[in-house]
Amino acid sequence: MATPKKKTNTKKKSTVKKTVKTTKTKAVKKTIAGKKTSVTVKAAKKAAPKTGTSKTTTKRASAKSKTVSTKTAKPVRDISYDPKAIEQKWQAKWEADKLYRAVIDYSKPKHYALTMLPYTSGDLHFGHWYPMAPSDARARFKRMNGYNVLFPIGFDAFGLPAENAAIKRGIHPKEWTYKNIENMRRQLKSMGAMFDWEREAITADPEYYKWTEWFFIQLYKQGLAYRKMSAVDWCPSCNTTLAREQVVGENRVCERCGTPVIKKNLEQWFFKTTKYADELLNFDELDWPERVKVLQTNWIGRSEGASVIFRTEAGDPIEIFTTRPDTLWGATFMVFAPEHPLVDKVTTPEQREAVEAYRAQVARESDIEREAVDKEKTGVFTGGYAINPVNHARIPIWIADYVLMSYGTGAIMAVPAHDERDFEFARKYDLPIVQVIKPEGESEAGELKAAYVGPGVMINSGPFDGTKVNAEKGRKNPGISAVIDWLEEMGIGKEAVNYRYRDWLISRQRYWGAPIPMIYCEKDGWNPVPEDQLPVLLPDDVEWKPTGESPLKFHPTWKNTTCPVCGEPAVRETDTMDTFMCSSWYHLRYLSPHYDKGPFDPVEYDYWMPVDTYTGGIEHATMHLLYTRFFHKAMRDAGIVKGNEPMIQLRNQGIILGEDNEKMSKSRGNVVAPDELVEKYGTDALRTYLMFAYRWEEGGPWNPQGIDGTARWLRRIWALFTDASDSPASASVETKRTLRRRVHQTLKRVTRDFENFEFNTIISSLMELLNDMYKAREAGAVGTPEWDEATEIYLKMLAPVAPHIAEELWTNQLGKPYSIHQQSWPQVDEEAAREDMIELPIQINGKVRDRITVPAGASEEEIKAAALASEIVKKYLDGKEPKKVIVAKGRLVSIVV
RNA sequence: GCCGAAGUGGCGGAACUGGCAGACGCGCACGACUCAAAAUCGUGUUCCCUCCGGGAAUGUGGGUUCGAUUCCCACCUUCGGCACCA
Repeated sequence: MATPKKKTNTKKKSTVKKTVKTTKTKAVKKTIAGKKTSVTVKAAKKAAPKTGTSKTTTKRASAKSKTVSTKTAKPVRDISYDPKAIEQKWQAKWEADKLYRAVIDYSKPKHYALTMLPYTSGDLHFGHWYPMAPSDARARFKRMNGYNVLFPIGFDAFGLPAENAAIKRGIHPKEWTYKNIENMRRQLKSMGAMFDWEREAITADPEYYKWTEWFFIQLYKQGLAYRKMSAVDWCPSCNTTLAREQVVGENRVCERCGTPVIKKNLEQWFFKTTKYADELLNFDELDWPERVKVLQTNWIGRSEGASVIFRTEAGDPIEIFTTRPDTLWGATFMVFAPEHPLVDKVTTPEQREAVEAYRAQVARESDIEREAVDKEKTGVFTGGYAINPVNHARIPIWIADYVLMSYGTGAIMAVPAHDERDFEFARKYDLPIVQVIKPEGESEAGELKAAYVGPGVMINSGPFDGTKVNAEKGRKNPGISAVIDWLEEMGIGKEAVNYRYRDWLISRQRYWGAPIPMIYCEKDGWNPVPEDQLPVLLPDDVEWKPTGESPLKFHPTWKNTTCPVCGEPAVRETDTMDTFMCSSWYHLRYLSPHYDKGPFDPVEYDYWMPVDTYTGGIEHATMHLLYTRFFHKAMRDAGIVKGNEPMIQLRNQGIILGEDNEKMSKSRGNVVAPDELVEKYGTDALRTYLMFAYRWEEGGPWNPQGIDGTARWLRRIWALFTDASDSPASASVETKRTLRRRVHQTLKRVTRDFENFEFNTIISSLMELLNDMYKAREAGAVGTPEWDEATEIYLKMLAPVAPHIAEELWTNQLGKPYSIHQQSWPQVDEEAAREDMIELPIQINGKVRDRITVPAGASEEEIKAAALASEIVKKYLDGKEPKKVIVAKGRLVSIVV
């Protein structure tokens, strides 16, 4: 570049340029070039001199003078940056060189960076780029920091969409899936990520699902897989059962297709996730977002209380769970769920007809109707009575739809005085209400207007009258604790914990999934397929039912086999596993995707596990992220894996919405196709834009114009590095010092932000530094050692975010040794980063009135003296002594007048 | 109803120890270059006033403090999750 522009960016107030206006320090005025003297427009406007400095530098005048100088400057112009060519070239070379192959290296610390594997729906969209590209940048950062980084990728390939496509278009799910994988692989490669493709795993490959089946058998052997008849959620559109986690929203719809689910009584396979409920509530070893921990905690829904045995008049025990054993003396009736097994037995002949009618009515109601909170409670008296074990009161037994068979024991003691639902019910059916907790300090209460649920003193409670009860739950509440002790002593109840969490229903009545490797024999019942016969392969020759019913069930021969125990003819389970089972262990298959002596090579396991950083969407908080933790703990207890947790650090990105601020979907037509953007702007621009435009954990609506900003930035980088500058190495000492300071300050910030997943500020710091480097170049910094250091550090910081342009400029422009991605992350030179002069604002009565510039090491006294010497301060003081002067070192001076 | 997160210019966002609010970028306006456009470069861009200067402002109202986007209290709004959970 022939003529450096004689201009200063007057807009910026960044630390490189300090325009100081006090009389005392007026001379201290710096730009990165160290020799600019013009009063800048903004400064003139903002902090206009009070000291008689000429006001002739008006906006117009200064703008004009700049205009003149611009004419002599050649604008930065570049046409040679061709992202497409550069990106394709380097991607091919990196692949040929196996630059991202991750192999065990005991001389280095390992870092397992994992990003959630994509489902093989056909197209890689923004939902994939947004988590993956920044995760890749961070993995690259870790690698440059000396870690041996594993950043694998694979495909979640089983599941319904493939089967639906098969039904709709007559393509075999396998064909549809593997065609999609091919396309997605190409798209993923266009991202330029450091994926180690030799570790790719596909969950629908027999060499993969063989081990998914094997894991099922291990769970079975551990007693954690069982078959049970129960009322399960069924999606009529997907034609399959669903796990409770897969039923979402207040309309209780299928997580995948949005169809309201119905209940069906079916015998299905479950995993005993509840066995680990307590351990899953422990997040001590995890660096996970608070949000996710709260979601999982609420999902598991632990409540502490007591289990108490009531009895029917015939002596049958009725177990109930209560969080308020302190209110046992106020139980004036009992309520059973209509499906409760004792209903038949306690119902009297006179009430039988009413009870049967009510049960029939409830059975007709959908779950949504039945569980609507605002619905008025209904119920029917059974005619039977129970005995309250604490006071031997004879209380009526009702059935009502507000008691659910699926929670607790399906029976409750009703304490209308201290439970809102029971109160409402008692009022409606005119049942007695007995108050047993009185708010402290109040006299004996009159008639209750509403249930009292606060703390107080126990009354009408026999031996416990006068006992104080606070608002705490469980044993933490001394009143409740005393009652529990007494219940245990009397042998009528005990401390108990109840969970909202349910066992994981894993049976799916579908074809495209890993077969459940179980065999049923009339004589020997259910037994696992012998492990040496795995995998149970899916048959290819199947016929699709338009109804969506599993073709496995109708296959003429597939299910026929022999019993592994007696050798007689037997049948296979025709259900397949929930695909969440496949994804519960994919991070283990990446370790050795072709290993055939087990699900993973233990040598690889010992080196790489656990996953150090896991990135993906928060929508999996109570599904995949909970399943995989359960899976790991169960396999730990089976002696197959080690440690308590599979993924130590978790970070969730937000969601990119469409331009219309709605979720991207084909039907809305607001889907942004990454392929087109890569074509138009290049991968580097797209990657950096995704990092720059949002707080990564928040996401937000897509702004089609925003990407121009990062594309422009990359072009400006290109221009700075490729324009031959003929300016001599003429920079002043101050310019060079300032350049180094800015480089090392930026490095410090960028390093910190990478560690913290704060990608947007990484890019903005790099943009700022580029602006400073342009100024330094104008001031003749090119050719100096400081400039060379700046360019080298700049490209190294750029390498993780924009790997292609960084490589091109590094290798071909600077002529440094290939590859930049194998270089070490630069070290911060703290001395260089240190400011030697700092500008301090002076506040008078809380408002900034002036600024002074002092040496960074100035003492409090010196700063105070300098501040009080300011003309402006003197004006405000008006000859008086300041009431108070506060010097916040390195921050500001605050004067109270 | 319960649990959680978030409210900052026209927009995305920054301010990481309680210390200069609005960095960086988008958009927009004006100017340069161009036959023209694009690209590029430059300047400006929170709001208000009497435009010299000053005032107000980080969802709202209070509080602590020399000083609050940051801490405390109350409330409002938006988003996410759970929801008759005994």
